[in-house]
Amino acid sequence: MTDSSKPKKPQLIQPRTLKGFRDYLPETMIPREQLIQTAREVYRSFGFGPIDTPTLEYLEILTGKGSDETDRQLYKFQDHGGRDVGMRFDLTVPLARFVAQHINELGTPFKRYHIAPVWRGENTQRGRYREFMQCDFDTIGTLSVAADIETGLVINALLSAIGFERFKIHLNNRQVLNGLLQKQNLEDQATPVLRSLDKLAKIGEDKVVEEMIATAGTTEEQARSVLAMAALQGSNDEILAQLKPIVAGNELGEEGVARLEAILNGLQSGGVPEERIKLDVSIARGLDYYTGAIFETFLDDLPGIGSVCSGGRYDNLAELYTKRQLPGIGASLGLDRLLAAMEELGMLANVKTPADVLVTYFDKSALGKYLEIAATLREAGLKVEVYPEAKKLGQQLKYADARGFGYAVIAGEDELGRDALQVKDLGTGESTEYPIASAAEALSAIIKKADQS
RNA sequence: GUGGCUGUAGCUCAGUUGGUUAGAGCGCUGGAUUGUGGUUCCAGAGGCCGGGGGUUCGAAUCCCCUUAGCCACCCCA
Repeated sequence: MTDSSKPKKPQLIQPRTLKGFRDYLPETMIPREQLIQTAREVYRSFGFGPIDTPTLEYLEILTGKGSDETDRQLYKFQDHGGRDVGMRFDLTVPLARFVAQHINELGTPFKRYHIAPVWRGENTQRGRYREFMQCDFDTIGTLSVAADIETGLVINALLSAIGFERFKIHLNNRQVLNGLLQKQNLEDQATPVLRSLDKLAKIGEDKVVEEMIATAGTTEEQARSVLAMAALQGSNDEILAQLKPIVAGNELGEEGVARLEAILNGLQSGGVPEERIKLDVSIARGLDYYTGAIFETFLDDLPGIGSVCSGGRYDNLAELYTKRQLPGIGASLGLDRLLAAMEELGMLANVKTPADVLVTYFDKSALGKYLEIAATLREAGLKVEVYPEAKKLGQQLKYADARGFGYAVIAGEDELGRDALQVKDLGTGESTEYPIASAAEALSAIIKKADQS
């Protein structure tokens, strides 16, 4: 064989996605959109309003605080006008800029939710991508404990609406931690101390002590006293009772404990079952900017997946952009984690179509009739697909089955001849014949009933 | 960013001490006497063995580089 006899293959471009970026097929997108829709409805039911901000911000907005870590993870470049820009890496920094810019139009308290993708150029790991969705809700401009309570209520409502019953919202207050640190004269080393403390569950007590001594320069005694508090066990009331003497004499700590008590009472009044709330003095969250209440939420059936909804209170959201003091509190739903959990717990139906009903294209000469039937069904609120080819009925049903349709409408010459159609329940295999005129009503009643159960 | 493991069909994986035309299951497409899916049977399509370089008469197999994924660390505003 000579080279010249070979037909030249056209040079194909390998279809691929960037590292850390994903395509979503309908079967993953359907539960994803559903989850987002649920979150949206819950946020709205508490009066949070939707906002959006640009993907790109001036680099200086994003790097404001400017740690090396930020720099490493940030996607940044120069736009065509030579401006230094970056892609948002979370929704909190854009929110800070947003409220600083618009607070006079918005007024306080300002409650918003923001569901949007963010980008971080960090190394990928399971469940960690370079492009991912955040679902934040925050209340800006009030210090009231009512806002702290509401954050817990929203978390409870969110998880309930998604379909979870067994979960625990872990609650803590940075004021308590900071109060203790003040008593121990460790307030200047708060960040490294808390960062170490946050690893307690992961690396164990002795390692944490070691790390505190090494990175925060504490004495062993100081480290042990911090840990002793974090190790408090018992019911929420018992922990509160134990905390009181520990922070006694320190204003910040006392206030923190009082606030925790108020939050617990408020959550109870708001209807959160007691077993879903757990006072957990050990959670600190590695984040510097939290100053008050802290929330983390774990699924009882899948604790290993980590917190699926976390947040807390911060003193001054927008200090980099405005002189106005804007305290706030909020939390963020871990969309990807939740979906992974739901998948693992078998909570997701394996469906590749959003439609309820497939109208089969059976009698080749009756396309108009099928389109008419489909239109009527849609008018009754159903999601309906008409099969586009007059293939064998068996193949069309196979298609309907593979995609996860619940029902198929079958109408050949016989049925159409008597102005009827057959509705086949693809779950049970049973068929029922209805007059065309009343089929829409009957089907939508059936589907509504099936959705509820 | 550091270290370890892995890349063979759309997916999950076989593939002998290096040896002819690289296989299976699932999935996909079509068929099994003209109106009924999920089970079964038959057939078909689909692979530069992740990419590049090297060793060799000969490489999916051995070596180097690169890229992607997984795991751990770091970090997580």
